[in-house]
Formats: sequence, structure tokens, C-alpha cells
Amino acid sequence: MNVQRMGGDGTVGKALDVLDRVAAYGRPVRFSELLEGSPFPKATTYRLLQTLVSQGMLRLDPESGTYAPGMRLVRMAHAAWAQSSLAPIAQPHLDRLSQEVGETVHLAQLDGAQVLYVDKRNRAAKVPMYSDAGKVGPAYCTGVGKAMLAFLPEAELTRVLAQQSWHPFTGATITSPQAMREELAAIRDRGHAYDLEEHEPGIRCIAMPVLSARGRVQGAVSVTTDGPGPLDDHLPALRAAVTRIAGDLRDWRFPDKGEDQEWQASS
Amino acid sequence: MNVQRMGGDGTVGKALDVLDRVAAYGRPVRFSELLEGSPFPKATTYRLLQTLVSQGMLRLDPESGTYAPGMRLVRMAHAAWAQSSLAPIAQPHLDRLSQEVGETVHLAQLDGAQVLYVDKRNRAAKVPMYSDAGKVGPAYCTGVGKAMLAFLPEAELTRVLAQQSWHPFTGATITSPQAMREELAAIRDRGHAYDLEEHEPGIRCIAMPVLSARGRVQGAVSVTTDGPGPLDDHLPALRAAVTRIAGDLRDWRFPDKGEDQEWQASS
DNA sequence: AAACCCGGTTCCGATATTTGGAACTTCCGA
DNA sequence: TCGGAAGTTCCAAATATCGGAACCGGGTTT
Repeated sequence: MNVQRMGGDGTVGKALDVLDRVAAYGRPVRFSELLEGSPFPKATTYRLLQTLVSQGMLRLDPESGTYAPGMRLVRMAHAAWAQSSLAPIAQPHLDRLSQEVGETVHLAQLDGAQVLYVDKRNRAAKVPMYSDAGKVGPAYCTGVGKAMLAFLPEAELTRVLAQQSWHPFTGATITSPQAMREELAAIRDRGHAYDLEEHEPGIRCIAMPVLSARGRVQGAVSVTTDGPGPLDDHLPALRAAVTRIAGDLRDWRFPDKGEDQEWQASS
Repeated sequence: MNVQRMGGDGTVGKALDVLDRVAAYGRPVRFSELLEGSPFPKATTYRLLQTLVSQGMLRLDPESGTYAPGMRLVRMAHAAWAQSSLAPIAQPHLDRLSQEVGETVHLAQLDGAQVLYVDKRNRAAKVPMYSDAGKVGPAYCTGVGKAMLAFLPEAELTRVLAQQSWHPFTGATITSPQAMREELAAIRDRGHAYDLEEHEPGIRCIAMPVLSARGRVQGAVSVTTDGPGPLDDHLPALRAAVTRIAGDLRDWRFPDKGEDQEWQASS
């Protein structure tokens, strides 16, 4: 159950599929562009777009005849962000961590097989903003991604690993499930993950997962740098931040999802 | 056309209506709670919820049987935020403004009859307030709201004013369209708006609209304070920031919507 | 212990919606 | 003037949705 694919159920599924497609282009799209690559016939796609526009989920620029995601999404997302993510709880701790380490700090959650960044503190800008919230990235070659994978229940891990692209972004990128499982074992051992230029050249980071009381992965925090300094210098601060977040998490009785499966290091 | 009410068209409209309802509660909701107040019968609401969950738009906590907005929304909203809003363009200018005035800074857009905050810079990171992007507020008693209303085309203004609640948040709140029109005329004259404790006691702000080349309202920026200092001190910096944002807006040839109507001070 | 209530879930025929191939209409550029 | 591409509308057939009612599991009352 709970399959990943979309466009599945009924009209609503189709509409959301179209919505996703529009969002996927990083720019306003014309109807015809959208059409090629759409699994639905012309008239259907057209009608769905109409509906979405009338609902405010899409914005149609009448001048250029292009569609773009609408602001209603932002409004809705606020609610999601505020109550369905770690971000509100982690907020003050990220502030403090960012202060302490003086580097860019990320908070991410696992969304399907991808990493979803839900908050961020920029190194330079002393004041945060969530330009990055909502951004997604690969799980298999980012610090936060690997930190979370390492503590996933076996069944879930298998499923997620099967969905990775294993694209070799750099020479250091891990490109196979087997190699990844070894890496994850090491991460479990030492309690934190590194990303040593596996995603972007010159970018390294150290990351730790945030676990619920039951040991379920709730998210991950990372400290990123593009400089030469040793990452481990940030470990104490990072560990402290994650501990505090997990603590608050427990207190606030946050949605700790259903099944209380054991995650185990099998394989 | 382009009416405001929702739940209008077909299944998709209904689904989005339900989604909105869930988001409206600031917390996970039980099915039964949602049911009372839902315009749809039990079975229908149930099926819609199921669909939304399976689509990742909602998250169902199987333990407590509660629904909450899902992370897919955040992912989608990122796209909306990045391309359908002023925020990405205004980013650096907000940073600078925030630096210069040392107070809380907001960037907002008009979304229907409400003000939608799309970005923010906190004065001191000490306040455990979370990201305001996506938050909505009343248009008739906020600085950004009034600044934008003042430069709306007459037809649109009439429509928007008709949709305000005119709830008297404080003693200073403007509570009638007539009074508002006078206020708006004054705002047009001087080029900027004030909110003198009209929304929250002790909170004052000064705001200016961001206009496109054609004179259409694209958003507004405000500087907020809870202290005693004179607001006009911030005017130069605010004006400069707005000017720079508008400049970039022009360069980047940003979506300047269709009709190029005159806004006029009639009445 | 039986009866009862209350969320939550499922059924299923009637009904309204969606579907999508095809035709039509602008609007260009040649 | 012609040809083609993008966008829009039609409409009967096919299908998904609708929603009243029944069902289920569990807790509480009688």
C-alpha cells in the first residue's frame, strides 16, 4: 500500500499530477509544452489546467498563455510546514547551532526516496529565511540523506535504496546499494554521516539524524562547508543541537508515526 | 469569472476544499471533527481524504487517526514561491534593508482579499517565531495590505474591499470601506502607508508598495517595530529598497499580469 | 452480559462527471 | 492566400463519484 506513483486515483490524482508537472518546470509553461509528456489527452489536460487555475493552484498569465504554480500553494504549505515538520520545533536550535559553527546549516526530512529540506540557516546572512524549504535533493549522496537512511528500518531502506538514481555527481559519489549499505553501517557505528564532495565538488558536510523516542527517523541536521577546516570540529555543537531537538520532540509529543518497527543492521 | 469561492468545480475543487479545511486547523484533525463543518456527506469526505492521503497531500497518522497537511505541499510550494512571487528577486534587498533598519521586515503580496506574507527578516533571531512565508493576514489593517490596496485599480479595489471582515482588532482599526478609501487616498498622496496599532496593540509599521513598470501592484514591503522610535526614520531605507526591488523586477521581465488597467483615485 | 453508542469504514445502485476523438477557431509566418 | 500550429469547444459514451444506509470494532452504560 501507499505506493509512490502518482496520477493514480481518479480525477484528483490526475489534477495533482498535472500540477506537479507544471511545478517541475522551473518557469512558466505553455499549454503545448505541457501537453507533450503529459499522460493525458489534450482535452483532458486542458480541462484539468482550467480547474486548477480556477482553484488558484495555478496562475495563468493571459498575456503569454503560460501556467505557473499559484500562491494558494504557498498558503497551504505554510500549514504543512508549521505542523507536519520538525522545523518549528527545531527553529531555535538551528539558530543556535548556526551561531556556534558559523557555517550553513540544513534541516531535512525524508520524503519518499528523496531528501526534503525544510529549513536552513545561511552562513553569511545572519538572519534566516526558508528559501530552501521545499527543495528536494538525492538521499544517497547528501549528508542528511545518508544520516537518515542509516537509521531506517530494513524494509523501508530496501524500498528507498531501490528508488535511488545512483547518478555519479562526482568521483566520490557512492553508486551502488551494496557500497551504500557498508557506508550506512559505518554511519550507524559512529553516529554521524559525512558528505565528502559526493554531491558537489568542494562541498563537504557532517550530518546527524534526529530520532524519535521510539528510534524512528524524524529528520536530520547538517553543517556544510566549502572551506578546508576539519568537519569534526563541528561535531560537538551538532550533536548538542540534535539532542536538544530530539528532546523537544519528545516533550511536544510530536506525531511519531504508527508502526514501531525495529531498524536493524542486517545484511 | 475567477470567483473567489472554492469547492466549486468538480471533484478536484471538493478535494482542495477538504485540503484547505485540514490546513485551517493548526493541528492534526480527526475525521469526525472534520466532518462537522464539511459541506460534503460522510462517505464523500471520507473518500476525498483517502485520495489526498494516497497522493501525499495529507498525512494520516494511523495511531491517532488524525490528518495533517503533507510534505508534498511544501515541495510544490517551493516551486510556486520560487517563480510566482517577488521573494527570490527581493531577497538581497530585504537582507540589506533589514541590516540598515535593524527591525523586522516583511514582504507581502495580495492573494485574493488577503495579504500573503512571502518573506520576512526578523529583527532579533531571539523570537521563537517561525517562518512567515505562507502566512496570511487581513488587508485592511496591516501596513503592507493598505499600501497595496491604495494602488489597486478601482474595479479590483471595490471587489477586495467588499470581502474584508472589518473586524476591529484594536481601537485604531479602520472599520468601514468609506473610511478606508480616505485612508487610501492619503497613502497615495504620501506614497507610503502606516499601520499604527491597527492590527495589534503596540505594533506599528511603515510600508510601501512595489509597483511594476505598468503601475500594477506586485507586492509591498514593510518595516515593523514594537518600540517607540519614529517610523519615518526608516522611510529612506525602505524607499530605497522598494526602488531597487522594482528595478530588478523590470529587468528580470517578471510576470506582470495581463490587463494594463489604470488605477485611479476616484471617489 | 446484553444493549447501546460512536467513531470509522465499506457497499452499491443511481447519477452526474469526466472522458477524449474530432472538429473548429484564431493567429502566425510563408 | 494558404498551411500549420496552438488553443478551445463539442458531445455521446464510459466511468468515477455520490451518498444513504448498513456494517464493524471497541468502549461505555444499563
